[in-house]
Amino acid sequence: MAEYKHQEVEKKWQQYWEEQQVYKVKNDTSKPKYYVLDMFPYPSGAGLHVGHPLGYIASDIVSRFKRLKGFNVLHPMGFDSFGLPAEQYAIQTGQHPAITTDTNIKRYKEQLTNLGFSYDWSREVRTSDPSYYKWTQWIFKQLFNSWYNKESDKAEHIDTLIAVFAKEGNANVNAVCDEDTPAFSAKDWESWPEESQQKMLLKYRLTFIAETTVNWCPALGTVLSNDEVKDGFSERGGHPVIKKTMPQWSMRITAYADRLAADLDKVDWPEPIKDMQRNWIGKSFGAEVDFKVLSPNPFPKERGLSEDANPSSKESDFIAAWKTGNPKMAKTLVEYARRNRKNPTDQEDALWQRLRNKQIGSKVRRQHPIDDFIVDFIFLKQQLVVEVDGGYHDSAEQQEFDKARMDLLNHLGYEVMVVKNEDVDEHIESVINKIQTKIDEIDKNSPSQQEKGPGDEVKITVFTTRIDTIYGVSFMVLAPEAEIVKALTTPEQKAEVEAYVEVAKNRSERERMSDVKTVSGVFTGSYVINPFSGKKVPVYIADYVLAGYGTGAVMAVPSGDQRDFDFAKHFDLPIIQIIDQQKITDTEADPTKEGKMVNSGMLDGLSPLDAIQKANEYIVEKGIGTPKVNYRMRDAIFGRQRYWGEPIPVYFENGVPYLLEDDQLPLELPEVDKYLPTEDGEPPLGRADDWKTADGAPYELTTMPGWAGSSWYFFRYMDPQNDQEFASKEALEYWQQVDFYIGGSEHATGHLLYSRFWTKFLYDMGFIKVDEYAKKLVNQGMIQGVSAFSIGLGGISEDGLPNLNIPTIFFSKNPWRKSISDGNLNMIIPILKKYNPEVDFTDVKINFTNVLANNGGVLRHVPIEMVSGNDELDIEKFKEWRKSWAGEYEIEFIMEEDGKYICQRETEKMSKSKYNVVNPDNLVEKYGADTLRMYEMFLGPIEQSKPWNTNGIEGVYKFLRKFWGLFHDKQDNFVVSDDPASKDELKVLHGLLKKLEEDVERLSLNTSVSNFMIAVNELQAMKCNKRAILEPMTIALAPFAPHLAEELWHALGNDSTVCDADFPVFDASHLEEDTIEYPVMVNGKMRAKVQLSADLNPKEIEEQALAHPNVQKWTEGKTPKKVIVVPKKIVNVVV
RNA sequence: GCGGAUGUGGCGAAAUUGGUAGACGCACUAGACUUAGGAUCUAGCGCCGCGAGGCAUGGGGGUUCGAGUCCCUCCAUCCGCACCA
Repeated sequence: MAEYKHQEVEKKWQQYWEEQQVYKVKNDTSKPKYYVLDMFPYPSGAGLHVGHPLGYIASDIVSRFKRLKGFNVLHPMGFDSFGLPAEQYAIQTGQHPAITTDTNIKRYKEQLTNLGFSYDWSREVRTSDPSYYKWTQWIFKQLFNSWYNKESDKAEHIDTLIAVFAKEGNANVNAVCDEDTPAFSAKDWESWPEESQQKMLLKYRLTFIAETTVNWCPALGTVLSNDEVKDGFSERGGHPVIKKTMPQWSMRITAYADRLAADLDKVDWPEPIKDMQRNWIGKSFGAEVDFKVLSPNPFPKERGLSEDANPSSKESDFIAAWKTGNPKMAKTLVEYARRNRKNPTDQEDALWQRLRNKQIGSKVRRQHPIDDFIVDFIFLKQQLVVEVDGGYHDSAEQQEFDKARMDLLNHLGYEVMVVKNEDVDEHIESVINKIQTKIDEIDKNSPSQQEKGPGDEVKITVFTTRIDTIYGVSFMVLAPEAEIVKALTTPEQKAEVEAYVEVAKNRSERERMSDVKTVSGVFTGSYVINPFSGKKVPVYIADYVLAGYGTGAVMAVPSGDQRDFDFAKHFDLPIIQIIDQQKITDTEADPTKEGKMVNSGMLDGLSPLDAIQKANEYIVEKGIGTPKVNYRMRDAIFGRQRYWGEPIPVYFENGVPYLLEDDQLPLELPEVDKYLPTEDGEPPLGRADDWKTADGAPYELTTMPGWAGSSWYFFRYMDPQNDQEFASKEALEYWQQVDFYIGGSEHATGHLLYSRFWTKFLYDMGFIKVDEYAKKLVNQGMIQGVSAFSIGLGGISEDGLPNLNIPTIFFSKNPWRKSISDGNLNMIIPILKKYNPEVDFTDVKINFTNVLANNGGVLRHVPIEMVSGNDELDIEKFKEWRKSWAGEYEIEFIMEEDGKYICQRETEKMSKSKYNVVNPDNLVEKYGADTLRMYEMFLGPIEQSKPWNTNGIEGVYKFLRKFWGLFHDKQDNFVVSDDPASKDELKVLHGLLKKLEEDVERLSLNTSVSNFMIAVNELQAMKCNKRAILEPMTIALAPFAPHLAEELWHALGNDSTVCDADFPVFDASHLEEDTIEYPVMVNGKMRAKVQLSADLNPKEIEEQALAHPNVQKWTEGKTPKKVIVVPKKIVNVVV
């Protein structure tokens, strides 16, 4: 057999490709373009394992195939080189992450090159390269400078918003913005100082900084976005994650929720990915409905000042006007208020001067009566009281009085802030700031824009998707975190509620999740009125209601919702059937939408769907609610308290963020002494000296998350060296978007969603022409590792406990099983005796299960390279390894009957620590890159996950050698004939071409490989060595086995690379058959085969088929009831 | 709980629109050539049965002349989301 020397051949052509720059891509407009993209890897220290190239091989085949078909193919590669592992490594070793990253990239490139990929390395991008992240920062700037206009349904420059504000305030602005955005007029806008204006704009910008509840990972010292948290643990590293409120950079991805969901219809992506994204966005249609709060004032009027004997009407009116004071005490209150105003303390006066006239954007009153009291300052709209603590509140009596007063105020719905005199004297700025923050926070949490005093009705708004079931409401549940809870809680319930809220706050995500089954909650003591039925229903708090979804309040309908049902059962609340077809059991609610409404007042008799419509009309008409679309998706947290990421191009002045100018970009990562947080808990960038502008304004300390750089890299490849734009107009115009994208499905709700978001944004702003970046997406499956285990007992003494005087005994698979099942010691006693000749082991019993449990870790991973395909362990290598690794030198084995040691196997993720990583380098060396490429494709459908198994690789290797053999004689001389090809040979070639085109088109690359094998087997049988057949086949094989094809291509006398050949044209005429073999079925079972001429008509086919002896036999001579003839396919005879 | 995917020989898998189930490869068996074989070639290889033949695509049911493929139902495994009102 001819010999194909893959090592020589592959090196030779890899060198040639590099020298000739065969894979360099021009932005050439004469050819049609085709853009093939792999998800770029994070260059980890472990290098590539055989699972990584699966997708790369597939995309390389597609790229090369398209190139042969005459396309100008862009097939780039780069590195997502910012990320946690390099930083963790840096923390441990002090090694700069850039150095680690660089080393790893070198290794990756080498491995990729060895596999013969056709990447244009001149277009390589690295997200951690300043010339790249300059443009990531630039895009950040664009987002900061934009707002989302719901009217035009796209992002617009912030200047257009400022213009509107200056002209007419925000009354007519329909934008995606913070929930707490207050209404203001043009006059307000103009009167505000710069900082206030900037703060207002932050509520609209697409990237913004705001007080947010975040996923905080203490172990990593950073926040994480929702997609980086899995089951309450960080995706990277698996550390616990808790909820925490802190100011954070965020991206307003929710602005695009609707378009991100809708445009999934435009792309050819796997349905599971689309479903995951839809699910993540979580659009639901429903309604918000207001429930009025019924809350009798439970406080007896016995404290504070005494009631007036005779209030004058003037004073009463004055008090009544504010709706806050007790009218019966009008005279006294007014008197006190006046007196206090005339004689303010220095501190009160100082504060008043800073707060009056809406200086902090909200109106304030001083010395204001509330019930029986006078408070120092009050923001009526926010119901925030500010008390200046004068220092005379020290006596026990006074303290009790203060507490009662605080309770009353709280109960009436006021929040009280106490300010110390010293604070006002010493740092009034920070006091003002605190008040401002509080006001902003309250504004955010109460969407209502009207001024409302406690005299106004207090209401709770709920979100529901089943407003039809509103007559079935028997209680209401609030999230424990809801602001209004404090105000609703009656004194009797106060202790219980506070305890519950406290517990809820401190529970980690993980605890909360693992405890889904337990029903818990507390009654607040308050009631609300069902706006439809007028019924009074109790208000509870419970942690099954999430503060972050909808309004954080739920109208509970136990008959239709299982959680409400469980809650009702637990607290013995009524369960009201509201649909006639509802089947409610002792343990289950029925959420059906089938049937007619019952017990539902005005909705009775309607179907639930009609009832929803009618109820929606009703709430709008009555002004008690509005239909509403809700999304599950939240804005994406964008800052990370880490070092190894893109710096955010922002500096601060007076606490307000400002962007750096374009010519200041890139803002490069500073050097730091350590990659840890500072002593005050600030991010690592806080360690950098001079991390501020030339004017001394401090830069932002957090960096961008991993997904920032990967959200737009596919555009950079189009024009990677451009330092004027992220990519030129021409390049963007020519390459448009990715035609074929391949990568893992694990990025479904991360990278794949964020990229779509940024693409849509760049589209809105006119920078690009497409609003989806990848036309077609394919998910390659994961290749798992198959781990091998040895089972060792680490020295067992006579009582079954570990004894270090005795060597570790390793059990082969079957003896171990047997030992466990019968507790049989026979096998180890000889060994034990060998080391302890004086001990008599006859009566010793060992419970193997106990030994396993007590002597944990006896099941040990064995490096898979020491284990053969039939699970047999190489004892010598193993001993050596154990010795170097564990320092053991006494090892005993208990073997199978045939003297072999057989390992246990298990499929797991490939990882270094499991010793199950299969390195492609070894396989490339042994079999060649072409073999590995084709074998990986041959394993099965590309999108399927499967455990790696090297066993079949010989088959593919054999195939390549057979193909080589067609060109060579026994002495390995190149012998190709120029004789014309025979009909049969042409049939083989064109049969292959046809299948190849179909298979590559639908990415069925495993069957492509099969088809090559079939063709080569047939040609070998024909002893075909004709150029007319072999040359086209060489071209067709080039995408799969580029090295071998290149070698043969040149041997055939061609000078240029096979990559520039034309793909052979398929000619159907070679496949036409004169005769067709018809399978003949009798009653659906195959009974005979008939060779028939291809041009017979159905009638003739039927006659011929029936005449066949086997058919005669099976029909037993009866006349067939029916004969089905499918021309060119099959005949079926029914008897 | 919700959503999705998958289930075919000893193993990886084919069967694109309903038309000969198991292509191709691995492993295995026998043989040939060989000093040798972890090279190469030939033949065999779903299960039961000596055979004729029967049974077989997770289980059960249905539609059809004909079902791995379509419909219903149940089971198992994997993935994603998970108190989303």
